[in-house]
Amino acid sequence: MADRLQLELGDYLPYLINRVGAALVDRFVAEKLSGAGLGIADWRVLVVLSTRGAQRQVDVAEQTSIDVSTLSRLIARMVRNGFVTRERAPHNNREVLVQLTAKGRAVMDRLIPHGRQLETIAVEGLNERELDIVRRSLRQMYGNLTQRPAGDTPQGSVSKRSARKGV
Amino acid sequence: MADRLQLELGDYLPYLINRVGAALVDRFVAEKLSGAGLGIADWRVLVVLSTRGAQRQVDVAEQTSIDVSTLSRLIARMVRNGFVTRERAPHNNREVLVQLTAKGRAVMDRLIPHGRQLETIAVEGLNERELDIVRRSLRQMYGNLTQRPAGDTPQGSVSKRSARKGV
DNA sequence: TTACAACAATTGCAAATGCACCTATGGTGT
DNA sequence: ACACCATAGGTGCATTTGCAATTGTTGTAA
Repeated sequence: MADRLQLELGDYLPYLINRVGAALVDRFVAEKLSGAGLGIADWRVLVVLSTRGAQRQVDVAEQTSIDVSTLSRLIARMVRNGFVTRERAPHNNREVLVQLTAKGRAVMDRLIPHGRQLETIAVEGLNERELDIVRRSLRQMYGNLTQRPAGDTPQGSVSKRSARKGV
Repeated sequence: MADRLQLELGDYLPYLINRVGAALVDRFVAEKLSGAGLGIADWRVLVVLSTRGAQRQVDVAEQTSIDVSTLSRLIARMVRNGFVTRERAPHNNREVLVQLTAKGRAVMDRLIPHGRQLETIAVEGLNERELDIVRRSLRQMYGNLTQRPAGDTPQGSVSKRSARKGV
């Protein structure tokens, strides 16, 4: 009888994270991406490519939590729209490397400062020490959550499995 | 020339939040919800109802970041499956009050402890002080992000506009 | 009271999503 | 060399999604 079977939403981290994530997406889509003809998924793909360079689709999928089949079609559209290229990897004929075009790079050069600015708006009122704790805590949480629950894949391979929905 | 036009993903809060959110959803869906025949959206609706009692659909939509039209269909399915009831509000014939059935309550009594446990797993390695800062920071961020950007709706109405995608 | 605006919920419809399956290539062990 | 499994990517198809109406209701101002 100790514990009321409720969740205090204002304290429940999954809820808080979902809300902040949704608010971030809402604002960025409404204020910046729509105008550029992009969706949030496009933005995430472009960020990964612009920050980490050419990638295989499967790796982009892993880093964005977008399903590989969805991503396949998404990249096809982005190729049609001229933001990225998709070409077979040298010396490996089943992999495909996706990378930014000049146009994609240009769009990101314009959008990234806005992305930074959104973060700045979001963290207004927090000091550096708190911000640092938040960042480190989120990284730690991600690690905790992506650890094998018990005896899952006994052998090697650090991660690989992931993404069901886009949260 | 000062700023390289990139985002350090490991430090970029929107990215971190998206990743942690996705990881939380992945695990909870895979480990608990699938088995109960529920999706993440059902869970979010049930949490809101079980924590805050009977609600209008529009308010549930606001609190879950689910679009009202999507929610309308979602609730219809949940009614068919016996988790909630939907009945017109007394003295107001255009509103509908959604609330848990005994079955819905029972499912939540079983799931909520798992929801708590997931949070516990996620925050392993963080101390109370850090946890407190993370919670307060997220609440603050949500507030910062949902403030009117400038001169948006000069008159009344605190919020109302929201949710585009489900993040 | 009679218009008219705001609001809550629903529905039509096209687009997006994700699972299951398929194809093609690469790697491994015998 | 061969069979075999794992991997990367793409497709078919049913379901889900969300925007734009549409319907019905309430509130309010002339």
